[in-house]
Amino acid sequence: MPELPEVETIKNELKPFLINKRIIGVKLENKKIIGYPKPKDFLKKIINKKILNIDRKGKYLILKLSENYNLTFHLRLSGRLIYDENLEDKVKYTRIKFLFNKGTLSFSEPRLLGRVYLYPVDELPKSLSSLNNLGKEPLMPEFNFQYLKTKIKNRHTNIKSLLLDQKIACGVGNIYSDEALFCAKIHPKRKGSSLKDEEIKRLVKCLKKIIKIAINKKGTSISDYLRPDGKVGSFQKYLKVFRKEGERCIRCNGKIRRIKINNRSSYFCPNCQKEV
DNA sequence: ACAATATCCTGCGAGC
DNA sequence: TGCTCGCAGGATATTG
Repeated sequence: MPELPEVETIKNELKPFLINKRIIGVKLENKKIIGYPKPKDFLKKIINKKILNIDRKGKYLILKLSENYNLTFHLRLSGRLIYDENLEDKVKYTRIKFLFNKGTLSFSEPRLLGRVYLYPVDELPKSLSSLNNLGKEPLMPEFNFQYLKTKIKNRHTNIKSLLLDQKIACGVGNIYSDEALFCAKIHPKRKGSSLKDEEIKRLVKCLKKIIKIAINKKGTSISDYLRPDGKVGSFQKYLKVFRKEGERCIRCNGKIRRIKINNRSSYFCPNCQKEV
């Protein structure tokens, strides 16, 4: 599932191919993929816009277009953006395809939960209002002990869910929250308010460390994620707990467990990460 | 404001 | 081989 390191990789690797390309055509295969505006308007307004730059905000990828428009993608669980310099029609589950003078960009999304949005930069659609309410990203200097403590100290919810909250740890998803909690030796079910200062400090450090390495390794290709050229990332080689139920903990040889927290899988070592 | 739960969506792997 | 069943999970809506 694409989280911050995956979307960052996609941004970095698409950039050299997309900058200054003009969108001369669009092939819409499934209307559901368009989050805003209505498909008809989307197709009309996108034509002849030029890609000037690419940004990332949390898990959102934002193409800065000419005439002050943004083309924003969210890949959700299984979305992929594949760039092809030739014009071959080989990307499976392509829901929308952008055509340039040379090359194409395919938005593939088997589960159809991902979305693409087109809007003037100063007219953010309601369906994207969350873009204005994102918290700090782990790699920002402002993401420090004080910041995280303020966000979680009065929260009765478990720390795993708090880490997945984009208003708290923007860009973090299921993989990196589990890995960070393991690194910091914190049980995923611990209440936010129960964390000691030292634990919050460790968690901040671990999040920064893991996200940084994951970006260097070009993301985690464990389920659907691929880079824009179709290659895999390599952080899956460095996972310590995620999707390792029943395997041995590298720190204490304990048996890694999987539990459900708010209906999502959470992997941890019961011996290193105590609940009390 | 917070917390817990339901919903979206379809491919895929497990089990028989 | 072919069928059914339930899982995967980010963000948002809904309910309490």
